[in-house]
Amino acid sequence: MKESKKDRIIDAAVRLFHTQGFDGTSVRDIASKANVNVALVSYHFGGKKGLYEELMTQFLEGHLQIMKNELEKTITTNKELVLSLIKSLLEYQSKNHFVARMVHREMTMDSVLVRELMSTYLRKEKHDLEEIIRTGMKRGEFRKQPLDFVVIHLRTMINMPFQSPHYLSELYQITTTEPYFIERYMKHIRHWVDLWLCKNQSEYTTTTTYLLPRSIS
Amino acid sequence: MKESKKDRIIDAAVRLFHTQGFDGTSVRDIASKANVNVALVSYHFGGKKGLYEELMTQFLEGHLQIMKNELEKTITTNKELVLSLIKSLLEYQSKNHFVARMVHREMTMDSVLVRELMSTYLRKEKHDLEEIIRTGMKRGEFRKQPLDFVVIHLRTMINMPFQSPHYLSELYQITTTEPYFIERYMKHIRHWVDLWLCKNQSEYTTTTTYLLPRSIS
Amino acid sequence: MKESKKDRIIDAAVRLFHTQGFDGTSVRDIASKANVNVALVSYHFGGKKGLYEELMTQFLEGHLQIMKNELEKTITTNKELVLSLIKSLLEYQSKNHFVARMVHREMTMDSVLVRELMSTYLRKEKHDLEEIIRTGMKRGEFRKQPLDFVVIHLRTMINMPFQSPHYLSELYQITTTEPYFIERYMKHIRHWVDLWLCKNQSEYTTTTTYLLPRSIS
Amino acid sequence: MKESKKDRIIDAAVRLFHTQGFDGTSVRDIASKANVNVALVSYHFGGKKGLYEELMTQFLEGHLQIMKNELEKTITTNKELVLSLIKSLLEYQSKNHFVARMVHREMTMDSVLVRELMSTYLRKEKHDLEEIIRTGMKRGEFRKQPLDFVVIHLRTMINMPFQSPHYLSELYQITTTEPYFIERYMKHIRHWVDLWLCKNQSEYTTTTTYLLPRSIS
DNA sequence: TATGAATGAGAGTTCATTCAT
DNA sequence: AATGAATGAACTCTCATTCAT
Repeated sequence: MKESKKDRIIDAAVRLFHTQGFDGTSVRDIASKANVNVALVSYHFGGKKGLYEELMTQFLEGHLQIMKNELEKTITTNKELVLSLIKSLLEYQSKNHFVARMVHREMTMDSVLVRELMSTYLRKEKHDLEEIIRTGMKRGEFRKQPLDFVVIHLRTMINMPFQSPHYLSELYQITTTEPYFIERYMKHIRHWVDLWLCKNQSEYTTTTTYLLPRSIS
Repeated sequence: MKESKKDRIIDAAVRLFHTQGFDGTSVRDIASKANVNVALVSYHFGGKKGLYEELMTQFLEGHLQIMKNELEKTITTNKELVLSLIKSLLEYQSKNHFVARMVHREMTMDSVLVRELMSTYLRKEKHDLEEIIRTGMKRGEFRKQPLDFVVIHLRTMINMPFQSPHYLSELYQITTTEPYFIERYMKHIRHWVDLWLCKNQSEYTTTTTYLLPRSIS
Repeated sequence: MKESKKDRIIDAAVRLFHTQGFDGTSVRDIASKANVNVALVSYHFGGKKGLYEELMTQFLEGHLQIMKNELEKTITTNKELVLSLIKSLLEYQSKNHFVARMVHREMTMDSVLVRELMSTYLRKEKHDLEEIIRTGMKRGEFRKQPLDFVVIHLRTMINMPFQSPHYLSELYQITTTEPYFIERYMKHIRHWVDLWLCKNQSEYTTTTTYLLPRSIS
Repeated sequence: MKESKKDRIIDAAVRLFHTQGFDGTSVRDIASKANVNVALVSYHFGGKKGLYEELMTQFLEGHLQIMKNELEKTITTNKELVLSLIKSLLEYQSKNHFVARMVHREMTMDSVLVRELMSTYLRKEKHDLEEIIRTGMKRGEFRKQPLDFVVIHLRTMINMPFQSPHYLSELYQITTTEPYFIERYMKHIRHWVDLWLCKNQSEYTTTTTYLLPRSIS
């Protein structure tokens, strides 16, 4: 069975929004890339804005769902919980990296939509992250630190690869979509969690200054 | 002496680009906010795009200049150098936070302009950052770690407040422009440098979980 | 059935281009004369230039078609062929005199478009005209003369009424569109062909110095 | 002494108007080609239109002056008069071929300016031409023919090279400005005058079918 | 005489959306 | 569900001209 026209629109839109932004993408661009009639966008999604918002909310709902699933796991330590959560969120964003990038960029705008999404989705995310950290501190697993910057730092670590993928690929030839990227990045994350969140001393087991040989040249 | 019309255009443009993005801002918006004739934008800057690029390159050149100045300082340790550099870059971005945000957002786009700016400015920045870290490692000041992710992490720490200012203000009521923000953030940075870059153990002196009382509520 | 909006645009454009030239005619002029929305010009013709070129090529293709039809006729003498060809081309231009004038004027410009049309259409026309004249000379029907200027002269005779219609109407009250104009002009042409192309001596049968009495005043 | 700025403007304008037409040429084009300030056009000529009209009237006044001079010559025959007149007008147009072309094209427009120039200059020209022909007919030098088309034909012969120079150069490699063009064209004209205007039989002395060997290929 | 800044008008084109089919 | 035609609004940019200097 062929992909439905509605899906074709979504695929085209995701790619174009991700590359050129919302205002930089025209409905005709989308329609012609999806090889469908222009009017179909309005028909199926109630307009360009509706399509855009649908993409955003779908992504953010999936994001929250991931967090919910992780939090419901029975886990031994909060450190394990954090690491598992980070990994899952990285994988989710990697799988939907076009939309991820689109969402991260949109979140830097000052619009009604953004404020709504902030309240609806990111407030919940923030709450969950705080809860994990706070509990870890109480249990003595995590170092006592000001909660706000810790959460922000944590969130930054999770999103960074998808917020600046162009920087990574252009200057370091790191593509966030290649199979082993998450594995590599998790190594860095694990180290960071050990040193920064927890009280433990930890060292990289490898002695190379670059993880990837080719980047050395 | 009154502000020239050219400057008025720049001021208006910075604010509008920062809020709505390039494509979301019309030349008429800028002209009417600056209270000048629409045609003046084309006259002085050769069009909307020319104005935009001028803002970007001016900012990035200032950015590189800051780095150059810092690197020429005679400093005792590389740790001091890194901290001083971070502080200066934070102050620079804070002073030009509208443009900073604009630049960071643009850098997530896939455009010819971005690739040019990457090669021209960010490559230089990357080179300098790598040099500092590498030297610090050689001297035994910094922990041996893969260079690529360390630099990226460092850069992320420097830019984060201006890359996601909306998140900070909306969810944590942290405004990056308030007088004491840099001081607060530098506390976090210093701690991070101690633990993460250097081998030292270091603890926050305060025991509060939030730096800012009002954020607790 | 009413005239389609596309056709209304064409009609309006032909009249306006003919009167004011390409650059002197605005898309809004055309649209308002055709009583359609401005955007329709871009929609149907891909812009003002596209509309213009379509008009030109349509006319020139018709022109070539006329010549092709004439050349395929079985004719007794080359003189008959020339006369029949001239008459058909005059009638074609008379029927499309607005476009004809537009094309003749455009052909005096130095543009890429003109050079393309020259190579594509006029080169073919030139070849056919040369062929007719050359064959007539070989057969002894036509006087031996330098081919280049003869062809140019012939072509000038065919186009003159539509290249300077304003001069004719303003100074001689001759309108190229009135029913009997071609008949009158062909009388002149026939005489010219006899004397100039062929070796025959020929006299006007009429003794009046003006063909049209009213022009005498 | 260097060329004055006013003259530089005229030179630039002539070239640009000739190439792109009035509406296709902007004041900024002219100013930048002449390497002067834009405002100078308005200052010296009272605007673009004023400059244009000055060029036109200057040319047409020179044209009339040529005719006046020729008519005042004491000449033996009207045939000699016609030939001398044609030659002088060809030389005048050749010397000012940019303006000539500009004027011929403008004369195909429907504008107030054109109607004014028609009444002012071309009416006089028409009158003179008619006078010459009519007198020649009375004297029995010229064949009796309808006066209107004869004058129109004569005028067409005089202007043709400058009305369709692009056709000549593009398809026949004939440049109207090359030194011997007028000589060559006058040969054609003389033949035409003999056969067409006068009653004489006349043959080309040369037997080549092309005047210019290179055009044969 | 000459200029750079500035302007209002209008240029061509693209926009997202609507509607009859 | 899908489409081509059509629209009004808005877009960026260029236009010829003016004006203070």
